[in-house]
Amino acid sequence: MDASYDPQAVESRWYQIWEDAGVFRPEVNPDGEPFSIVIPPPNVTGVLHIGHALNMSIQDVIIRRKRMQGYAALWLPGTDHAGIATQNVVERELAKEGLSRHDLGRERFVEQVWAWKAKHGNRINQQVRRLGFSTDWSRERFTFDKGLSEAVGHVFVELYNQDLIYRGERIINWCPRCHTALSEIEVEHEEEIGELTHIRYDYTDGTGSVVVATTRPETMLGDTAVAVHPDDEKYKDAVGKTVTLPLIGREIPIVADGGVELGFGTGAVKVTPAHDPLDFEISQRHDLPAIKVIDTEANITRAGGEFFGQDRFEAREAVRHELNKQGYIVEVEDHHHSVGHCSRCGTVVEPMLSLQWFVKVGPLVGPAVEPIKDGRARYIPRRWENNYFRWMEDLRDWCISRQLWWGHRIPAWYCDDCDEVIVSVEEPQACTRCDGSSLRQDEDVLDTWFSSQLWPFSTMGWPENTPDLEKYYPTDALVTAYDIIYFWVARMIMMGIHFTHREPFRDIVIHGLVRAADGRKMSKSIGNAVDPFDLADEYGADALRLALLQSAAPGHDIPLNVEWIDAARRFGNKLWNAVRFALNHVEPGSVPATGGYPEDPGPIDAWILSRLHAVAADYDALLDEYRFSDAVGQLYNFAWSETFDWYLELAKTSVRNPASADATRQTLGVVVRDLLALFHPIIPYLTEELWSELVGDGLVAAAKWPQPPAVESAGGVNELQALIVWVRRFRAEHELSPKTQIQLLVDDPAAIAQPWWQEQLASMANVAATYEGPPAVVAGHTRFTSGALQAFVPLAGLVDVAAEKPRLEKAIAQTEQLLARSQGKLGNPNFAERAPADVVAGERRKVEEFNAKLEKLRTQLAELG
RNA sequence: GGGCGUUUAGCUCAGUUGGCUAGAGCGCUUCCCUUACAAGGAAGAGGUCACUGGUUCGAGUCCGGUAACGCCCA
Repeated sequence: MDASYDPQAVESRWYQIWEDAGVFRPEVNPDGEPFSIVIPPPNVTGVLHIGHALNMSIQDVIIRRKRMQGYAALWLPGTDHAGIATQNVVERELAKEGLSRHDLGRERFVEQVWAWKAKHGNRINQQVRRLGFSTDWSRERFTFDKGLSEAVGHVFVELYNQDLIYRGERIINWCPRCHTALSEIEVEHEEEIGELTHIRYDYTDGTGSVVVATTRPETMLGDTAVAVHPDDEKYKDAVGKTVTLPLIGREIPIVADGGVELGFGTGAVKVTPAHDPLDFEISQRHDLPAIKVIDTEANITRAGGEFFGQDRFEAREAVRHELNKQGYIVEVEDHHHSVGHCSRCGTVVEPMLSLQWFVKVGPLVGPAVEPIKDGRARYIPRRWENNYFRWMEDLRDWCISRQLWWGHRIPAWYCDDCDEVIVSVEEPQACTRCDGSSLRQDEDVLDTWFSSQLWPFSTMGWPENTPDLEKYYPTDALVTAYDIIYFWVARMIMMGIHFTHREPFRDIVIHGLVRAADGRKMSKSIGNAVDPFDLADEYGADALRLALLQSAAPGHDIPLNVEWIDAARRFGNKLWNAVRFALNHVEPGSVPATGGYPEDPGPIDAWILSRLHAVAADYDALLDEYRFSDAVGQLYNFAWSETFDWYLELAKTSVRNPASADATRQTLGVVVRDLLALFHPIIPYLTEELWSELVGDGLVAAAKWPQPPAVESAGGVNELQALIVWVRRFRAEHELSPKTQIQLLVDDPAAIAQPWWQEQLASMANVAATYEGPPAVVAGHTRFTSGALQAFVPLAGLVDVAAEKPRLEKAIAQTEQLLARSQGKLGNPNFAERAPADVVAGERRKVEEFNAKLEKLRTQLAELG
């Protein structure tokens, strides 16, 4: 083995071996209980970003551990066809050649996207492999592959037949750049400073006027009414009158409607039914016409008269200019308002009346809330449940049709002869009503999330009752960032319950977003995005994974610090060298893959084994609770601060002594081996490499999860450690060279100190210890005390006696403070009465301990003279 | 406007049934190239846990309020 660890060399070789061995298939544990996770499918044309790395690292920890625990553990991978995103990517490529999708036509364009997918879709899979994620590639799925598309068709038809999908004219959000309708949650609202323009509309009868205010003056071209609140005294007489719409000259009524916000602005609002959701509702109640004045290109329609053909923003200025010229503008004021943007391309969306397909969500909500309410499924952390409930409560119907070419075509056909709508999985040959044969399929495709929402069961073969569906559905855990709870998680629950009558997963593990080091969101445009593969190349995939998991406190965002990744890499080097050390003392390949704990461990061996047992148990408990950062922290500190810093050092002496060597060698082997196994889900590559060096039997990826036995530690090690630390500190504070041997006279009436300490003290602290009781003359010594145990150091020739004084004074002051605190507690009569007995007893013990210590320290100080 | 989150060492963050002499990584100081590792070891400095009021024998931890920052929804 090399003296240092080279991540690149280690990480290039194992994935293929794992795959060839089939260890990522649940079939490696044919008799195991099933445990399953489906991956949140990344966009097929995308690249993995650091958020994916976190998301998948968490899943890999879960699944690798379950696999090692003997479960038939399935982690199902795949990708999402990502309608708009993918279409945009391919369109951009075409644009480089000066082409638009319309130049190709639908069929050739879709072929082009498939070609793109074939070429680039594999990139994601390579990236998943690069980071070592243990997905079962034999079960890989794509939201647009045959089986999943059939599931989509099936679901659409079922929902349609159940009246849960309908087609209707509603106000939708239109993206003029993507040329498609969007759902509510695909619109991002941003606060912007705009101008609120107050416009005067004169009564047609010339008796006065009403003033309305708008941030979008161009929409006035499509006004078909003015509305006021029915309780608004100011407009009591105005209701029923008409006004003449400026510029257009249309006579439109003033109506009273409860939807108008009382006391906002002037109290009168213009009503543009074709371009505002609230106005549309008002128009429905008053039977008002809807006039479209903005088209799908965001240009003014012919209904806009002289403004026809102008872009909406140009028209905004032009309309205002014209209104001003004609004297209709009363006032223009600055105004903060939120403007919707397309979440895919950032273009300002246009609310627009449009004929689209919708999912009626009302009847689906209740059943989807129940499993969370009654605990059949849970969010981790729990607080996300409230967000989920609140969001579900005021969920509006979901616009699912998209005017794109890349996606599942809506399975609806229109009969040219009789206007019948035929919704069917299979393409109908003739009209079901008039038998006409002139049928046109709906041009639109479905929202990507319509297929994603079926992912937990469609990937397993649903609606067929396949063996996989039978065995692995419902899944056990879903791991995702909080930003797609609404897009994805909520809908999977709705559809899962509706179609399979089961909640699609039990534990919904919500993690945070990875942020840039400055705490801001990572984004390409800000230029602070970090590519996980650059990090993997520089520090290793293992280091990246370890760093992410160390930081992954439940549900919290993670600012990415390169220092952490570097520290994680250094940990890798430390582990590497710990194994090198172990291999100096145990034969390569001689450590069994499981078991092999010593029958008769020595004191240091029993100590580390007892710690290993305790830490492994804690680690397991924390992982069961999905507390990754706590779990990893435990193991990391045990490995470094206890095993490497103490046990390995103590072992150096122990293996030199024939009486203890065998047990220590054996212990060393199994402790390091168990560390490798316990760390394997976190840092799979390095542990596999080291396993091959140390164990040489099979793969750690397929090894048994360690269950170190409970070993009783006879004691003595902690006291020895305290003594060593005390000596080291004494040495450091007096600036004594490590080469200066220190004499130690041990006084041990309770027989705590053991013979083997002598060698350890010599090795760990360059101490020559004798066990012959306290010195005849105590003066001129300083001493260590721990309970009845005392150790004296003669100061003569070592340090100036006076120089030891400040040390003692400092120790006295500290102890006095602690004593005062404990006495304060005990001095409170309520404390003794009300605090639990063990807490009180503990406090009494402390007081005794501090008193004893103080007494000795004071004696010492006096002895120094 | 409503909801949620955050505020702990110089920096970035842990701290889940209230018992803490408050931890980690990085940074800093001193010493050490000791035969696993200088990508290391040893020792150390550094915190009135945002502020405020309360509950409690006891609060970083629970409750109320304030402030700053962030996110989501309208």
